Amino acid sequence: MATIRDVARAANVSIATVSRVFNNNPLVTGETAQRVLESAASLDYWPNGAARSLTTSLSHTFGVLLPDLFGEFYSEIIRGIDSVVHERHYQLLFSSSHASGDEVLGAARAMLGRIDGLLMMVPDAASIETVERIRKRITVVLLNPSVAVPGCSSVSVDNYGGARLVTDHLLGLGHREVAMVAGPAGNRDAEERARGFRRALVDAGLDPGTAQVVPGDFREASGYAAARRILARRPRPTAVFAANDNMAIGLLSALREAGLQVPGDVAVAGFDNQTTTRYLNPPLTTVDVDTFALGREAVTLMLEYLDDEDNGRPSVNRVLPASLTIRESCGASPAGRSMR
Amino acid sequence: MATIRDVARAANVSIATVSRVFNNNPLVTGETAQRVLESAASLDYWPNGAARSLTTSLSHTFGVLLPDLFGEFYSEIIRGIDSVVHERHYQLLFSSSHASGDEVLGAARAMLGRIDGLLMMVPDAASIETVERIRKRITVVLLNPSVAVPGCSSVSVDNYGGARLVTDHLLGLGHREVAMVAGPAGNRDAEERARGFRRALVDAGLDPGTAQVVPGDFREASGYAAARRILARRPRPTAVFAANDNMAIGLLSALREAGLQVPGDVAVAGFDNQTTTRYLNPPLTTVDVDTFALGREAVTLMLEYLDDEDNGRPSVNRVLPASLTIRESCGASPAGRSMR
DNA sequence: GCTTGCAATGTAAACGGTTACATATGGCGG
DNA sequence: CCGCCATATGTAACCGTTTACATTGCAAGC
Repeated sequence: MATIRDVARAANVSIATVSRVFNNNPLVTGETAQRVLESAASLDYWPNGAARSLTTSLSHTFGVLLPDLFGEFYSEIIRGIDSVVHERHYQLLFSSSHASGDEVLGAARAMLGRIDGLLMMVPDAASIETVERIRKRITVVLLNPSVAVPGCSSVSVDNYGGARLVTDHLLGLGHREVAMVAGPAGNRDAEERARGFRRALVDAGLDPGTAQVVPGDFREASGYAAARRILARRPRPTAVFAANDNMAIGLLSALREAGLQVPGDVAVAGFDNQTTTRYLNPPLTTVDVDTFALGREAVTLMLEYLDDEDNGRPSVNRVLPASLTIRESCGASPAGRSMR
Repeated sequence: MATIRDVARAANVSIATVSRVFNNNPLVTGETAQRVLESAASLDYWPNGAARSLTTSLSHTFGVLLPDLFGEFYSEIIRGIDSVVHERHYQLLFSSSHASGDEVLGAARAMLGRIDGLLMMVPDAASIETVERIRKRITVVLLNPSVAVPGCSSVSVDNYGGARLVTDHLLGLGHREVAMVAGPAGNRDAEERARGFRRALVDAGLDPGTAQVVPGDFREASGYAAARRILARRPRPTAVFAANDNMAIGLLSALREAGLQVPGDVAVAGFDNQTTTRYLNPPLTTVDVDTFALGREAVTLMLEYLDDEDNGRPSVNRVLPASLTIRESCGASPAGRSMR
């Protein structure tokens, strides 16, 4: 296929001139540019991206490393990332499902030279030194990091505040026996949500005994399973806060099967505000985390950093507020669509 | 940062030897390889992907061009693509939301030299010559193409067959006044589904008068809006087939607001089997298209093509079967989870 | 002991662009 | 009329790899 040299030959100019035309260098005469463009069009010349990246060390591409590419949550993050990436005419290089630190490192290495920056989410706290190693060679912005990495900008969600919001809501409705289905141990989101839950109870003068928090793993099945333990407890809880919507969904099925009314017998609340939750029966009260903004802000931070050529810019940690979405699963009137 | 030359100098070998070590060339002595690897490790050498791509014209990356990156449908396709891409240690270069043929062309051009093949979905029939132009320079596999492009492999879904399945199901339940909410004009999926619907009616000896098909655009709001026109019809339809689940969801809301029982007064069926549909009230009978397989098969085709070095391989068009998922929205007993 | 051949490594030319620097051309002031 | 400068274009080095081909060293065969 035609290279820049073929175009140069056809237009009777040097390759430098062709390159200038394609990079909108104002030096070239209109007439010459015209001739070059015609030759390029007739040869159907497409510049080679790898060659461009090699010389400029620019790729107009951001790498994205997420535990998964799919599911409502990641999908929304990607949508947020894409919303700004798209208007800036950047592209995205994905590599998914990396369980271990070594896999993350391998994926990042394979991206070297082909991306201008890396947006990544490392779920377990295990691989901080992995992130540090990557950061030395590639500009990194972390999404919802399990722990702060020095010199790394990040965007995260106010899990603690969100959990406080729901719990306060349940307490405000008069519930005194409130249980929680926790997320996986070692997961920072899960831990922060549990912390917010406990803190809200303490502030209300209640005792957050450990038995109030039953284990879960963020999956629907674990919410279903948690119902048994919750219903066995005496006095029986009148409200349950599931650390995410998936588990709330499982919980609702289990409660229905047990013949209990929601919210009549038990109030249920979730976390994440997945679009599905609106259609549940009853519609779920949950915490909205604006996952879209999570992705959007991450790219924005990245672009701000890169635009700042001398890169004297310190790392920034942005925390996104969580808000409460009141529907029917807790018995409150869903008059105010969203609070705080 | 360290390049291959730095490693060569440190290990006291030539750059060719370093390159050989990193490409597992069996010629190098174990001892030499050892020394090279140690130098590389101490310098924290990462090979540059752009440079590699430039010389080898290989990138271990597939480009993906979809109308959107998000939403249940695309999310599942991506999951399917990723399932095989991931195990082969490939990466994915995305560029999303390209409305016009020119935008698609631009995105593909920007990928030249950085991908080994391109998986793309072009929704409107408008840009076949765009695809042809891309195909000349990059190996392309089309997902659910609106029209066959000569020399281009593709994977598509049996929309026609799926629509026949649901329609036959409704007719089999005794319905004689069956309406359909169509998808956007010019969209081949939509047209094939409408064709299947009409054909099923004709085969059952019914007259598929044009008024039986009311317009829609695949979005929830258009399903909601369609309800008005359907309910105005006399005799009032007793069953409605929505060309996708989104519209079926809108339809259900509208029917509920109109005080009608589903399936008691009106049976409703959809198309796509989005995970949401399971949780609707009532759970939706719909056509399952195995979107996951759509993505999976597309990459598989791509890999088969590329593995075949002499590329004497003709283009292949694979059609994925659709199946019926019976739930409660049509009044049939959902005993058999899935038919055909 | 001298060729022959093979195994291990080195040399240097690609790959397809960008860009610093050199060069050619023309216009203008002195 | 000459030199100078600005403008337009060309030349060639470089980006960091891979790889065809050249080179070296050594063991085996005659």
